[in-house]
Amino acid sequence: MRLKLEDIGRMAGVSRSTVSRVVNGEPSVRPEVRERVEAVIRETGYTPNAAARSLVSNRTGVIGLVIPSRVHSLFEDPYFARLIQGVTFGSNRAGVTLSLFLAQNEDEERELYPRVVESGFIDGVIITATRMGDPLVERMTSRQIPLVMVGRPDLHQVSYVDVDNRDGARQAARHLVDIGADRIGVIGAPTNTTTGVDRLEGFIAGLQERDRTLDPDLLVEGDFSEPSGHDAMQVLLDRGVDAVFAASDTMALGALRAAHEHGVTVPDDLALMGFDGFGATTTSAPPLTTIEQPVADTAARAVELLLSLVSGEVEAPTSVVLPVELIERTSTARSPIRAES
Amino acid sequence: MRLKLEDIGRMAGVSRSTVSRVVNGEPSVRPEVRERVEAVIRETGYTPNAAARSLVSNRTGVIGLVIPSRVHSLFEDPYFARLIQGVTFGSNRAGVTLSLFLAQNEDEERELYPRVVESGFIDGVIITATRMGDPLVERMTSRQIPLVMVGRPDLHQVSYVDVDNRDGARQAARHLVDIGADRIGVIGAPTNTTTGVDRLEGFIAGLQERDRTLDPDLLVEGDFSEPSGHDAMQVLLDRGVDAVFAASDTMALGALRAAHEHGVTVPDDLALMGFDGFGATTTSAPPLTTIEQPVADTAARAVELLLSLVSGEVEAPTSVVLPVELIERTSTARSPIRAES
DNA sequence: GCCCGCACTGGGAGCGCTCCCAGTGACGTG
DNA sequence: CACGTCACTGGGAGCGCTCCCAGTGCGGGC
Repeated sequence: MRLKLEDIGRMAGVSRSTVSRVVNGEPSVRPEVRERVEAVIRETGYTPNAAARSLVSNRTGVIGLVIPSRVHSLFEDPYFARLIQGVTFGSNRAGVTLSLFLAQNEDEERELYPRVVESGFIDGVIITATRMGDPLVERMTSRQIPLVMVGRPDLHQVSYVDVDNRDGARQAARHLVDIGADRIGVIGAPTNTTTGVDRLEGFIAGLQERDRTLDPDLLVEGDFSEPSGHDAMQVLLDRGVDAVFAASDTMALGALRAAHEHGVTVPDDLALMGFDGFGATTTSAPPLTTIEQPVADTAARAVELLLSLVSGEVEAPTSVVLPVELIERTSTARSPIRAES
Repeated sequence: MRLKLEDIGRMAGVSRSTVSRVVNGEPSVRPEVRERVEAVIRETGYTPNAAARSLVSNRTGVIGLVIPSRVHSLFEDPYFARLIQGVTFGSNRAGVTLSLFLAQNEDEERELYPRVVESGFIDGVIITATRMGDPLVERMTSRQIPLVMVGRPDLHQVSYVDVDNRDGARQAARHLVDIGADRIGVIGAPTNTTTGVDRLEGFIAGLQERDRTLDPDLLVEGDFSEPSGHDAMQVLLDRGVDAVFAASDTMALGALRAAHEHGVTVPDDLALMGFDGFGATTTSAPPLTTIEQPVADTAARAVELLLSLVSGEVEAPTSVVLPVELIERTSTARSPIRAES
């Protein structure tokens, strides 16, 4: 049978209330009493009943991570694995439990999330990878539940943690110009995501800083997947490019594969770079230049922010934007133009 | 303010109890009353308080997925992403919530899991990727909580779902012999996992069925990671092989990379195959022959089994073993030996 | 020596639900 | 017509905890 506060109290010769105080670390317990109670707890391996606790405290110590249905085909993108891992570690550090919500389709999404969110099972949610105008965000914000988005929201006044996608893409553009690239192609991320928009706008801004513009014919939109990068690259190779910025590493790897298939050598014939900073870009042939974003840190900050929203320390909306870093590798080591000059 | 049963009852002109019966779908409610109550619930968007419910029912509707600390460096292996996805979908279908437990190290593991498991927050757990003799399994089984392992356990009498690793590796061995391979190398999975043991034993059994044996010099153990496959392949190429079985696709991709670096052409100079059936093996150059395992199905079955353990329909230990399938692709299309003959 | 205040402790109330038992009224049977 | 039966409904009890208020005992100040 499971022990309860009352039992521990009886065994330690104190009352329920005193045991509760010890368990919750309240100071108003005489040291010797505290010690006696703690000894009993240790011996018996007592753990408070979470349901009873949260019934009265209205806190569950559980946070939810919601990833919308459209992402599932993209789940092989290492980004999500890393994000989930980061959120988990952040939760562990804070002593809260993580629940994961993925839906297979819109219907399941519509039914699943509100039910869980309203049942009071969760203290707050982190939402990621929504598309712009996603009704999910609307539904979530209409509840009183604290919420943090990973990635900049488009319309809603919600708290979020994001990386500086604009700045990263700006750096990328300047880098490609600086190594001597002339016809610069872009494999964009979906423009129905703020990430896609920010990376594209940043890239254009970076080109402008070097008095260049983006040729609309050399912009092809991908969907973050490897095959979409591959297909986009085929288009760009047909149109003629000497440098390509892929808005994600996964797409960059697809682009690299297409280049190989076409007998195009990177970086000699073509400079190529990605965005994200995943491990696979270090072992590709050649290793890819990329913009490294701090995924684990992003996740950790999202958890922290959410918990301070839950506890009321911070008011929504609050946002955090983390810096990214250009990592130069072989794939942009020699520019074709510079090689000529 | 959140509504409670009492409020709904008042609004519908019935008692708390009747509303409870409606919510729980009990038959003993007059249809017209039921309808009235359901109408009020729909209008108000009432959802029962999960904490109160589980306080009395001793069920939370939450299951845990535990992945031990040693896996984290391997988290980029698509296997875990797919498993998590599968478990999530299985949970959705069953109407339960999934909580995820990953620890960063042994200490965190020791502290995290028992606390959560004992708090009564969870109806049951799925554990995966334990190593043999893992104390985690011991700790988990010592609790009363229902438990299902993904992957065959080594010592404990616990329920599990696994794929037929032995049979898959047997098929692999026979395939490589049948295409005419002579010096067959193996990049093994860690032999402190039952998966590693089963795939190795199965491979040896397959060779024996073709009157072959495994040359101990041609067996190199990897750790499931891409770099470990790469390094193992370098060793095998030095020792001379004309076919290699890698016990995971990720390692096979690393092996392929090493082959490229050494100017070894697959499949002309060397037949290469993996195990898992991940997407990346279809886009590699060349696409890899592999043993496809049903990860999503494994996960779904694990959830099902766990829930029937929780409800008491099934007694532990119960096990499920799912079949795997050999998928032939270009990487073993022409054997070097057969090409000669 | 008395009283007040302080530090600590105990127990009642109640969180929102489920379970169970005791109604209540309609209907059928002897 | 009395009574038993059945279908349905209402409310008390209690799940294990936290919160709060009312003690209790001790020390210090007057």
